[in-house]
Amino acid sequence: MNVTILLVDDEAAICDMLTLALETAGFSVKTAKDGQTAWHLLNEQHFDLALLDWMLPNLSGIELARRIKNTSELKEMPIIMLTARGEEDSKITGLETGADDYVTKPFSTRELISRIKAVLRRRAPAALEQQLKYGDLILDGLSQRVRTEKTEIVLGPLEFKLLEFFLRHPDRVFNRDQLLNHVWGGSVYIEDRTVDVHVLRLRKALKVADLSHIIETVRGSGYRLKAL
Amino acid sequence: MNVTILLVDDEAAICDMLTLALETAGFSVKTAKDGQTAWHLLNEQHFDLALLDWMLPNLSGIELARRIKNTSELKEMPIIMLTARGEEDSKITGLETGADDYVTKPFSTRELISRIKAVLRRRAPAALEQQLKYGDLILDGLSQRVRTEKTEIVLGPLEFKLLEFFLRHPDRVFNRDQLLNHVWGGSVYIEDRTVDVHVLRLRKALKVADLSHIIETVRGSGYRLKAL
DNA sequence: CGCCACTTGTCATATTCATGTCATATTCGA
DNA sequence: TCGAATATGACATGAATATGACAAGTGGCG
Repeated sequence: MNVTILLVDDEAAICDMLTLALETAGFSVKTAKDGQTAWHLLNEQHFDLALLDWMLPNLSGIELARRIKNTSELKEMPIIMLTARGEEDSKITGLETGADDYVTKPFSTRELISRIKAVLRRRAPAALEQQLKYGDLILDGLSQRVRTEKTEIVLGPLEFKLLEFFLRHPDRVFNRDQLLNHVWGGSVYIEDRTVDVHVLRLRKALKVADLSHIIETVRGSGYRLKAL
Repeated sequence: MNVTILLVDDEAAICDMLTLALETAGFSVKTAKDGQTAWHLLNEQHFDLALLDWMLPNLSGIELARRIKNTSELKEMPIIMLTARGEEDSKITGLETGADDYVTKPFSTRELISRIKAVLRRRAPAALEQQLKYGDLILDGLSQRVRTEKTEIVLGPLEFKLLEFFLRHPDRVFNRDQLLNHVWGGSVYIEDRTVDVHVLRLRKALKVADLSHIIETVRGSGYRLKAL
Protein backbone atom coordinates (compact mmCIF):
# COMPACT_ATOMS: atom_id res chain seq x y z
CA MET A 1 0.00 0.00 0.00
CA ASN A 2 1.21 3.42 -0.80
CA VAL A 3 -1.47 5.87 0.13
CA THR A 4 -0.75 9.50 0.84
CA ILE A 5 -3.30 11.36 2.90
CA LEU A 6 -3.65 15.06 3.47
CA LEU A 7 -4.93 15.81 6.94
CA VAL A 8 -6.24 19.30 7.55
CA ASP A 9 -7.05 20.25 11.12
CA ASP A 10 -6.13 23.25 13.21
CA GLU A 11 -5.79 21.46 16.52
CA ALA A 12 -2.24 20.28 16.85
CA ALA A 13 -3.20 17.56 19.33
CA ILE A 14 -5.63 15.98 16.95
CA CYS A 15 -3.19 16.24 14.10
CA ASP A 16 -0.48 14.46 16.01
CA MET A 17 -2.76 11.79 17.26
CA LEU A 18 -4.24 11.07 13.88
CA THR A 19 -0.93 11.21 12.12
CA LEU A 20 0.41 8.57 14.43
CA ALA A 21 -2.62 6.39 14.02
CA LEU A 22 -2.69 6.71 10.26
CA GLU A 23 0.98 6.07 9.85
CA THR A 24 0.70 3.02 12.02
CA ALA A 25 -1.98 1.86 9.67
CA GLY A 26 0.46 2.19 6.82
CA PHE A 27 -0.55 5.48 5.31
CA SER A 28 1.71 8.37 4.52
CA VAL A 29 0.40 11.54 6.09
CA LYS A 30 0.96 15.19 5.50
CA THR A 31 -0.78 17.78 7.62
CA ALA A 32 -1.91 21.35 7.21
CA LYS A 33 -3.21 23.59 9.93
CA ASP A 34 -5.43 25.72 7.78
CA GLY A 35 -7.23 25.78 4.49
CA GLN A 36 -4.66 28.00 2.82
CA THR A 37 -1.77 25.74 3.43
CA ALA A 38 -3.84 22.78 2.46
CA TRP A 39 -4.76 24.35 -0.83
CA HIS A 40 -1.15 25.00 -1.52
CA LEU A 41 -0.10 21.48 -0.79
CA LEU A 42 -2.85 20.12 -2.96
CA ASN A 43 -1.56 22.09 -5.85
CA GLU A 44 1.94 20.91 -5.31
CA GLN A 45 1.60 17.22 -4.93
CA HIS A 46 -0.67 14.31 -5.31
CA PHE A 47 -2.75 12.96 -2.46
CA ASP A 48 -4.89 9.89 -2.55
CA LEU A 49 -7.37 11.23 -0.05
CA ALA A 50 -8.08 14.31 2.04
CA LEU A 51 -9.32 14.44 5.61
CA LEU A 52 -10.84 17.85 6.21
CA ASP A 53 -11.91 19.29 9.48
CA TRP A 54 -15.15 21.09 9.17
CA MET A 55 -14.07 24.19 11.01
CA LEU A 56 -10.89 25.66 9.66
CA PRO A 57 -9.25 29.02 9.89
CA ASN A 58 -8.71 30.94 6.67
CA LEU A 59 -10.53 28.72 4.29
CA SER A 60 -13.23 26.56 5.73
CA GLY A 61 -13.31 22.85 5.13
CA ILE A 62 -16.43 23.06 3.11
CA GLU A 63 -15.10 25.84 0.97
CA LEU A 64 -11.93 23.88 0.41
CA ALA A 65 -13.93 20.84 -0.57
CA ARG A 66 -15.93 22.87 -3.03
CA ARG A 67 -12.75 24.11 -4.60
CA ILE A 68 -11.29 20.69 -4.88
CA LYS A 69 -14.36 19.41 -6.61
CA ASN A 70 -14.24 22.34 -8.99
CA THR A 71 -10.68 21.66 -9.98
CA SER A 72 -10.36 19.14 -12.72
CA GLU A 73 -7.08 17.72 -11.53
CA LEU A 74 -8.28 17.23 -7.98
CA LYS A 75 -11.84 16.28 -8.69
CA GLU A 76 -11.17 12.58 -8.40
CA MET A 77 -9.60 12.73 -4.96
CA PRO A 78 -11.89 11.37 -2.26
CA ILE A 79 -12.69 13.63 0.67
CA ILE A 80 -13.70 12.69 4.18
CA MET A 81 -15.02 15.43 6.43
CA LEU A 82 -14.45 15.52 10.16
CA THR A 83 -17.33 17.15 11.96
CA ALA A 84 -18.05 17.75 15.63
CA ARG A 85 -21.27 16.57 17.10
CA GLY A 86 -23.78 19.36 16.94
CA GLU A 87 -22.67 20.35 13.52
CA GLU A 88 -24.97 17.76 12.14
CA ASP A 89 -26.60 20.11 9.74
CA SER A 90 -23.29 20.83 8.24
CA LYS A 91 -22.86 17.27 7.19
CA ILE A 92 -25.63 17.62 4.76
CA THR A 93 -23.93 20.50 3.12
CA GLY A 94 -20.68 18.65 3.30
CA LEU A 95 -21.96 15.74 1.35
CA GLU A 96 -23.65 18.01 -1.09
CA THR A 97 -20.40 19.79 -1.56
CA GLY A 98 -18.80 16.64 -2.70
CA ALA A 99 -17.36 14.95 0.36
CA ASP A 100 -17.36 11.20 -0.02
CA ASP A 101 -17.97 10.47 3.62
CA TYR A 102 -17.96 12.15 6.99
CA VAL A 103 -16.95 11.14 10.45
CA THR A 104 -18.30 12.65 13.65
CA LYS A 105 -15.97 13.58 16.45
CA PRO A 106 -15.22 11.98 18.72
CA PHE A 107 -14.45 8.92 16.70
CA SER A 108 -12.23 5.92 17.17
CA THR A 109 -9.18 5.75 14.99
CA ARG A 110 -10.34 2.30 14.03
CA GLU A 111 -13.52 3.67 12.65
CA LEU A 112 -11.70 6.38 10.78
CA ILE A 113 -9.24 3.97 9.25
CA SER A 114 -11.92 1.61 8.19
CA ARG A 115 -13.82 4.41 6.54
CA ILE A 116 -10.74 5.58 4.77
CA LYS A 117 -10.20 2.13 3.41
CA ALA A 118 -13.81 1.84 2.41
CA VAL A 119 -13.68 5.06 0.48
CA LEU A 120 -10.43 4.14 -1.19
CA ARG A 121 -11.75 0.74 -2.12
CA ARG A 122 -14.61 2.45 -3.80
CA ARG A 123 -12.71 5.21 -5.54
CA ALA A 124 -9.18 4.03 -6.01
CA PRO A 125 -8.85 0.32 -5.42
CA ALA A 126 -5.39 0.18 -6.86
CA ALA A 127 -4.04 2.43 -4.14
CA LEU A 128 -4.65 -0.22 -1.52
CA GLU A 129 -2.78 -2.92 -3.32
CA GLN A 130 0.42 -4.09 -1.76
CA GLN A 131 1.53 -5.85 -4.83
CA LEU A 132 1.08 -4.54 -8.28
CA LYS A 133 1.17 -6.93 -11.15
CA TYR A 134 1.69 -6.39 -14.79
CA GLY A 135 1.93 -9.51 -16.79
CA ASP A 136 4.45 -11.55 -14.91
CA LEU A 137 6.01 -8.47 -13.44
CA ILE A 138 5.44 -8.04 -9.73
CA LEU A 139 6.11 -4.90 -7.76
CA ASP A 140 6.04 -5.42 -4.05
CA GLY A 141 5.43 -2.30 -1.99
CA LEU A 142 6.53 -3.75 1.31
CA SER A 143 9.88 -5.11 0.32
CA GLN A 144 10.34 -2.44 -2.32
CA ARG A 145 11.28 -5.02 -4.84
CA VAL A 146 10.41 -5.73 -8.39
CA ARG A 147 10.75 -9.03 -10.12
CA THR A 148 9.42 -11.31 -12.74
CA GLU A 149 9.05 -15.01 -12.40
CA LYS A 150 12.70 -15.63 -13.06
CA THR A 151 14.46 -12.29 -12.85
CA GLU A 152 15.01 -9.79 -10.10
CA ILE A 153 14.91 -6.20 -11.25
CA VAL A 154 17.04 -3.77 -9.33
CA LEU A 155 15.73 -0.23 -9.15
CA GLY A 156 16.77 2.93 -7.40
CA PRO A 157 14.19 4.53 -5.13
CA LEU A 158 13.01 7.04 -7.69
CA GLU A 159 12.79 4.54 -10.48
CA PHE A 160 10.79 2.36 -8.16
CA LYS A 161 8.29 5.10 -7.46
CA LEU A 162 8.12 5.94 -11.11
CA LEU A 163 7.36 2.37 -12.07
CA GLU A 164 4.87 2.09 -9.26
CA PHE A 165 3.09 5.18 -10.49
CA PHE A 166 2.88 3.84 -13.99
CA LEU A 167 1.58 0.53 -12.74
CA ARG A 168 -1.16 2.29 -10.85
CA HIS A 169 -2.22 4.15 -13.96
CA PRO A 170 -1.74 1.83 -16.87
CA ASP A 171 -2.25 2.94 -20.43
CA ARG A 172 -2.54 6.59 -19.61
CA VAL A 173 -0.30 9.30 -20.94
CA PHE A 174 1.42 11.62 -18.49
CA ASN A 175 3.43 14.61 -19.45
CA ARG A 176 6.59 15.52 -17.66
CA ASP A 177 4.97 18.03 -15.35
CA GLN A 178 2.42 15.54 -14.21
CA LEU A 179 5.08 12.97 -13.52
CA LEU A 180 7.07 15.48 -11.54
CA ASN A 181 4.04 16.32 -9.46
CA HIS A 182 3.01 12.78 -8.81
CA VAL A 183 6.24 10.91 -8.51
CA TRP A 184 8.58 13.53 -7.19
CA GLY A 185 5.83 15.26 -5.23
CA GLY A 186 5.41 18.94 -5.84
CA SER A 187 7.30 21.76 -4.23
CA VAL A 188 10.34 20.59 -6.03
CA TYR A 189 11.71 22.59 -8.88
CA ILE A 190 13.26 20.33 -11.39
CA GLU A 191 13.86 20.46 -15.10
CA ASP A 192 11.25 18.62 -17.16
CA ARG A 193 13.98 16.89 -19.03
CA THR A 194 15.12 15.14 -15.90
CA VAL A 195 12.10 12.93 -16.30
CA ASP A 196 13.56 11.64 -19.55
CA VAL A 197 16.65 10.53 -17.79
CA HIS A 198 14.76 8.62 -15.17
CA VAL A 199 12.56 6.98 -17.73
CA LEU A 200 15.74 5.98 -19.46
CA ARG A 201 17.11 4.52 -16.24
CA LEU A 202 13.90 2.70 -15.58
CA ARG A 203 13.92 1.20 -19.05
CA LYS A 204 17.51 0.22 -18.68
CA ALA A 205 16.74 -1.59 -15.45
CA LEU A 206 13.74 -3.32 -16.98
CA LYS A 207 15.93 -4.59 -19.75
CA VAL A 208 17.23 -7.52 -17.73
CA ALA A 209 13.72 -8.93 -17.92
CA ASP A 210 13.35 -7.77 -21.49
CA LEU A 211 10.60 -5.38 -20.50
CA SER A 212 11.98 -2.01 -21.42
CA HIS A 213 9.35 -1.64 -24.11
CA ILE A 214 6.48 -1.44 -21.66
CA ILE A 215 7.18 2.23 -21.07
CA GLU A 216 6.22 3.96 -24.27
CA THR A 217 7.18 7.38 -25.43
CA VAL A 218 4.32 9.48 -26.71
CA ARG A 219 6.04 12.13 -28.68
CA GLY A 220 4.90 15.61 -27.84
CA SER A 221 2.93 14.42 -24.83
CA GLY A 222 4.93 12.34 -22.43
CA TYR A 223 5.09 8.69 -21.44
CA ARG A 224 2.71 5.84 -20.99
CA LEU A 225 2.73 2.33 -19.61
CA LYS A 226 1.68 0.15 -22.47
CA ALA A 227 -1.64 -1.54 -21.96
CA LEU A 228 -1.33 -5.25 -21.52
CA MET B 1 3.73 27.44 -25.17
CA ASN B 2 2.55 30.93 -26.09
CA VAL B 3 1.09 32.03 -22.78
CA THR B 4 0.40 35.67 -22.14
CA ILE B 5 0.57 36.92 -18.60
CA LEU B 6 -0.58 40.19 -17.14
CA LEU B 7 1.66 41.35 -14.33
CA VAL B 8 0.34 44.07 -12.07
CA ASP B 9 2.73 45.58 -9.57
CA ASP B 10 3.56 49.14 -8.72
CA GLU B 11 7.22 48.62 -7.95
CA ALA B 12 9.14 49.06 -11.15
CA ALA B 13 12.06 47.01 -9.89
CA ILE B 14 9.91 43.99 -9.22
CA CYS B 15 8.15 44.37 -12.53
CA ASP B 16 11.37 44.38 -14.46
CA MET B 17 12.82 41.49 -12.59
CA LEU B 18 9.74 39.35 -12.97
CA THR B 19 9.25 40.27 -16.58
CA LEU B 20 12.73 39.12 -17.35
CA ALA B 21 12.31 35.90 -15.44
CA LEU B 22 8.96 35.11 -16.98
CA GLU B 23 10.05 35.86 -20.49
CA THR B 24 13.06 33.68 -20.02
CA ALA B 25 10.67 30.94 -19.02
CA GLY B 26 8.88 31.36 -22.32
CA PHE B 27 5.90 33.47 -21.31
CA SER B 28 4.80 36.70 -22.91
CA VAL B 29 4.41 39.40 -20.31
CA LYS B 30 2.58 42.68 -20.17
CA THR B 31 2.76 44.88 -17.11
CA ALA B 32 0.56 47.45 -15.46
CA LYS B 33 1.53 49.67 -12.57
CA ASP B 34 -1.89 50.07 -11.07
CA GLY B 35 -5.29 48.46 -10.93
CA GLN B 36 -6.89 50.95 -13.31
CA THR B 37 -4.47 50.33 -16.10
CA ALA B 38 -4.70 46.63 -15.51
CA TRP B 39 -8.45 46.69 -15.75
CA HIS B 40 -8.24 48.52 -19.03
CA LEU B 41 -5.77 46.08 -20.47
CA LEU B 42 -7.88 43.15 -19.40
CA ASN B 43 -10.78 44.49 -21.35
CA GLU B 44 -8.74 45.08 -24.44
CA GLN B 45 -6.77 41.91 -24.78
CA HIS B 46 -6.82 38.30 -23.77
CA PHE B 47 -4.50 37.08 -21.03
CA ASP B 48 -3.98 33.52 -19.97
CA LEU B 49 -3.18 34.41 -16.40
CA ALA B 50 -2.90 37.42 -14.11
CA LEU B 51 -0.29 38.06 -11.44
CA LEU B 52 -1.66 40.63 -9.05
CA ASP B 53 0.21 42.37 -6.32
CA TRP B 54 -1.83 42.64 -3.20
CA MET B 55 -1.17 46.29 -2.56
CA LEU B 56 -1.95 48.43 -5.54
CA PRO B 57 -2.64 52.07 -6.04
CA ASN B 58 -6.04 53.08 -7.40
CA LEU B 59 -7.67 49.70 -7.41
CA SER B 60 -6.37 47.15 -4.97
CA GLY B 61 -5.38 43.71 -6.10
CA ILE B 62 -8.19 42.10 -4.25
CA GLU B 63 -10.74 44.46 -5.64
CA LEU B 64 -9.41 43.83 -9.10
CA ALA B 65 -9.60 40.11 -8.56
CA ARG B 66 -13.17 40.40 -7.41
CA ARG B 67 -14.04 42.33 -10.52
CA ILE B 68 -12.39 39.82 -12.76
CA LYS B 69 -14.28 36.96 -11.20
CA ASN B 70 -17.51 38.88 -11.63
CA THR B 71 -16.94 39.44 -15.30
CA SER B 72 -18.10 36.57 -17.40
CA GLU B 73 -15.46 36.87 -20.10
CA LEU B 74 -12.66 37.04 -17.56
CA LYS B 75 -14.00 34.61 -15.03
CA GLU B 76 -12.02 31.71 -16.36
CA MET B 77 -8.68 33.45 -16.22
CA PRO B 78 -6.54 32.14 -13.38
CA ILE B 79 -5.22 34.66 -10.86
CA ILE B 80 -2.16 34.41 -8.69
CA MET B 81 -1.78 36.94 -5.90
CA LEU B 82 1.55 38.26 -4.73
CA THR B 83 1.49 39.07 -1.05
CA ALA B 84 4.14 40.33 1.31
CA ARG B 85 4.82 38.47 4.47
CA GLY B 86 2.79 40.04 7.24
CA GLU B 87 -0.20 40.45 5.04
CA GLU B 88 -1.12 36.92 5.88
CA ASP B 89 -4.65 37.83 6.86
CA SER B 90 -5.18 39.24 3.45
CA LYS B 91 -4.62 35.89 1.86
CA ILE B 92 -7.82 34.68 3.31
CA THR B 93 -9.77 37.27 1.50
CA GLY B 94 -7.63 36.76 -1.52
CA LEU B 95 -8.49 33.16 -1.99
CA GLU B 96 -12.09 33.73 -1.07
CA THR B 97 -12.21 36.43 -3.65
CA GLY B 98 -11.30 33.95 -6.27
CA ALA B 99 -7.55 33.95 -6.63
CA ASP B 100 -6.35 30.53 -7.70
CA ASP B 101 -3.15 30.68 -5.76
CA TYR B 102 -0.94 33.11 -3.94
CA VAL B 103 2.77 33.53 -3.50
CA THR B 104 4.41 35.19 -0.56
CA LYS B 105 7.22 37.65 -1.11
CA PRO B 106 10.02 37.15 -1.15
CA PHE B 107 9.77 34.18 -3.48
CA SER B 108 12.12 32.54 -5.91
CA THR B 109 11.30 33.01 -9.56
CA ARG B 110 11.53 29.28 -9.90
CA GLU B 111 8.79 28.82 -7.40
CA LEU B 112 6.64 31.39 -9.08
CA ILE B 113 7.11 29.82 -12.47
CA SER B 114 6.35 26.41 -11.15
CA ARG B 115 3.14 27.70 -9.58
CA ILE B 116 2.16 29.43 -12.75
CA LYS B 117 2.60 26.21 -14.62
CA ALA B 118 0.64 24.32 -12.02
CA VAL B 119 -2.25 26.71 -12.26
CA LEU B 120 -2.22 26.72 -16.05
CA ARG B 121 -2.07 22.98 -16.17
CA ARG B 122 -5.20 22.69 -14.13
CA ARG B 123 -7.52 24.56 -16.43
CA ALA B 124 -7.76 23.10 -19.91
CA PRO B 125 -7.18 19.39 -20.19
CA ALA B 126 -10.53 18.27 -18.84
CA ALA B 127 -11.97 18.46 -22.33
CA LEU B 128 -9.74 15.73 -23.65
CA GLU B 129 -10.26 13.46 -20.71
CA GLN B 130 -12.93 11.47 -22.37
CA GLN B 131 -13.59 9.15 -25.20
CA LEU B 132 -14.98 10.12 -28.54
CA LYS B 133 -16.77 7.46 -30.50
CA TYR B 134 -17.66 7.10 -34.12
CA GLY B 135 -19.17 3.83 -35.00
CA ASP B 136 -16.81 1.31 -33.53
CA LEU B 137 -13.97 3.77 -33.67
CA ILE B 138 -12.83 5.00 -30.28
CA LEU B 139 -10.54 7.94 -29.62
CA ASP B 140 -9.32 7.94 -26.05
CA GLY B 141 -7.94 11.17 -24.69
CA LEU B 142 -6.33 9.70 -21.59
CA SER B 143 -4.21 7.18 -23.36
CA GLN B 144 -4.02 9.22 -26.54
CA ARG B 145 -4.94 6.24 -28.59
CA VAL B 146 -7.34 5.45 -31.35
CA ARG B 147 -8.70 2.04 -32.03
CA THR B 148 -11.58 -0.02 -33.23
CA GLU B 149 -12.75 -3.19 -31.65
CA LYS B 150 -10.02 -5.23 -33.25
CA THR B 151 -7.47 -2.81 -34.63
CA GLU B 152 -5.16 -0.29 -33.09
CA ILE B 153 -4.69 2.82 -35.20
CA VAL B 154 -1.37 4.55 -34.86
CA LEU B 155 -1.43 8.30 -35.37
CA GLY B 156 1.09 11.08 -35.09
CA PRO B 157 0.23 13.94 -32.75
CA LEU B 158 -1.15 16.17 -35.46
CA GLU B 159 -3.19 13.47 -37.09
CA PHE B 160 -4.56 12.66 -33.68
CA LYS B 161 -5.67 16.23 -33.15
CA LEU B 162 -7.07 16.40 -36.61
CA LEU B 163 -9.14 13.30 -36.13
CA GLU B 164 -10.27 14.53 -32.75
CA PHE B 165 -11.44 17.75 -34.30
CA PHE B 166 -13.40 15.95 -36.95
CA LEU B 167 -14.97 13.68 -34.39
CA ARG B 168 -16.13 16.68 -32.43
CA HIS B 169 -17.74 18.18 -35.51
CA PRO B 170 -19.14 15.37 -37.60
CA ASP B 171 -20.73 15.92 -40.97
CA ARG B 172 -19.57 19.48 -41.28
CA VAL B 173 -17.30 20.81 -44.00
CA PHE B 174 -14.19 22.74 -43.05
CA ASN B 175 -11.96 24.53 -45.46
CA ARG B 176 -8.23 24.45 -45.07
CA ASP B 177 -8.00 27.74 -43.26
CA GLN B 178 -10.53 26.69 -40.69
CA LEU B 179 -8.68 23.46 -40.09
CA LEU B 180 -5.42 25.32 -39.72
CA ASN B 181 -6.99 27.62 -37.18
CA HIS B 182 -8.63 24.95 -35.12
CA VAL B 183 -6.23 22.07 -35.28
CA TRP B 184 -2.93 23.84 -35.66
CA GLY B 185 -4.08 26.74 -33.54
CA GLY B 186 -4.09 30.20 -35.03
CA SER B 187 -1.05 32.32 -35.57
CA VAL B 188 0.63 29.81 -37.80
CA TYR B 189 2.10 30.59 -41.15
CA ILE B 190 1.59 27.41 -43.04
CA GLU B 191 0.67 26.58 -46.59
CA ASP B 192 -2.91 25.49 -46.69
CA ARG B 193 -1.94 22.68 -48.99
CA THR B 194 -0.23 21.15 -46.03
CA VAL B 195 -3.65 20.23 -44.76
CA ASP B 196 -4.05 17.93 -47.74
CA VAL B 197 -0.98 16.06 -46.74
CA HIS B 198 -2.17 15.53 -43.22
CA VAL B 199 -5.57 14.43 -44.34
CA LEU B 200 -3.78 11.98 -46.54
CA ARG B 201 -1.74 10.72 -43.63
CA LEU B 202 -4.80 10.43 -41.47
CA ARG B 203 -6.58 8.42 -44.14
CA LYS B 204 -3.58 6.23 -44.59
CA ALA B 205 -3.51 5.49 -40.90
CA LEU B 206 -7.23 4.79 -40.81
CA LYS B 207 -6.77 2.30 -43.61
CA VAL B 208 -5.67 -0.46 -41.28
CA ALA B 209 -9.21 -0.44 -39.94
CA ASP B 210 -10.63 0.11 -43.39
CA LEU B 211 -11.95 3.49 -42.37
CA SER B 212 -10.13 5.86 -44.68
CA HIS B 213 -13.40 6.71 -46.38
CA ILE B 214 -14.85 8.44 -43.34
CA ILE B 215 -12.94 11.59 -44.18
CA GLU B 216 -14.52 12.94 -47.34
CA THR B 217 -13.16 15.45 -49.78
CA VAL B 218 -15.52 18.23 -50.71
CA ARG B 219 -14.09 19.59 -53.86
CA GLY B 220 -13.68 23.32 -53.80
CA SER B 221 -14.57 23.53 -50.10
CA GLY B 222 -12.47 21.33 -47.92
CA TYR B 223 -13.01 18.16 -45.90
CA ARG B 224 -15.69 16.58 -43.84
CA LEU B 225 -16.18 13.66 -41.52
CA LYS B 226 -18.87 11.57 -43.09
CA ALA B 227 -22.05 11.39 -41.06
CA LEU B 228 -22.64 8.02 -39.55
C1' DC C 1 37.00 12.27 9.90
C1' DG C 2 37.59 10.73 5.28
C1' DC C 3 36.69 7.46 1.80
C1' DC C 4 33.45 4.92 -0.89
C1' DA C 5 29.10 3.51 -2.88
C1' DC C 6 24.97 5.16 -4.37
C1' DT C 7 21.48 8.26 -5.92
C1' DT C 8 19.97 11.97 -8.51
C1' DG C 9 19.87 16.32 -11.29
C1' DT C 10 21.88 18.62 -15.28
C1' DC C 11 24.21 19.26 -19.36
C1' DA C 12 26.14 18.21 -24.07
C1' DT C 13 25.62 15.46 -27.77
C1' DA C 14 23.52 11.87 -30.75
C1' DT C 15 19.45 10.10 -32.72
C1' DT C 16 14.83 9.72 -34.05
C1' DC C 17 10.77 11.24 -35.82
C1' DA C 18 6.95 14.40 -37.08
C1' DT C 19 6.02 17.84 -40.09
C1' DG C 20 6.02 21.26 -43.88
C1' DT C 21 7.04 21.75 -48.63
C1' DC C 22 7.63 20.67 -53.25
C1' DA C 23 7.30 18.06 -57.59
C1' DT C 24 4.49 15.11 -59.93
C1' DA C 25 0.43 12.15 -60.72
C1' DT C 26 -4.37 11.67 -60.62
C1' DT C 27 -9.11 12.88 -60.37
C1' DC C 28 -13.05 15.62 -60.91
C1' DG C 29 -16.33 18.63 -63.04
C1' DA C 30 -17.78 21.43 -66.78
C1' DT D 1 -11.15 16.82 -73.23
C1' DC D 2 -9.19 20.57 -70.61
C1' DG D 3 -8.00 23.01 -66.53
C1' DA D 4 -8.20 23.28 -61.81
C1' DA D 5 -8.29 20.95 -57.59
C1' DT D 6 -6.68 17.21 -55.01
C1' DA D 7 -3.77 13.02 -54.09
C1' DT D 8 0.57 11.08 -53.43
C1' DG D 9 5.42 10.18 -52.74
C1' DA D 10 9.85 11.95 -51.56
C1' DC D 11 12.72 14.78 -48.93
C1' DA D 12 14.93 18.27 -45.76
C1' DT D 13 14.73 20.23 -41.51
C1' DG D 14 14.05 21.19 -36.90
C1' DA D 15 12.14 19.88 -32.73
C1' DA D 16 11.61 16.26 -29.41
C1' DT D 17 13.72 12.54 -27.29
C1' DA D 18 17.59 9.24 -26.08
C1' DT D 19 21.87 8.64 -24.27
C1' DG D 20 26.24 9.03 -21.94
C1' DA D 21 29.03 11.58 -18.85
C1' DC D 22 29.65 14.39 -14.99
C1' DA D 23 29.07 16.69 -10.42
C1' DA D 24 26.89 17.46 -6.22
C1' DG D 25 24.70 15.50 -2.34
C1' DT D 26 23.97 11.65 1.05
C1' DG D 27 24.79 8.16 4.24
C1' DG D 28 27.44 4.19 5.79
C1' DC D 29 31.52 2.35 7.59
C1' DG D 30 36.17 1.73 8.80
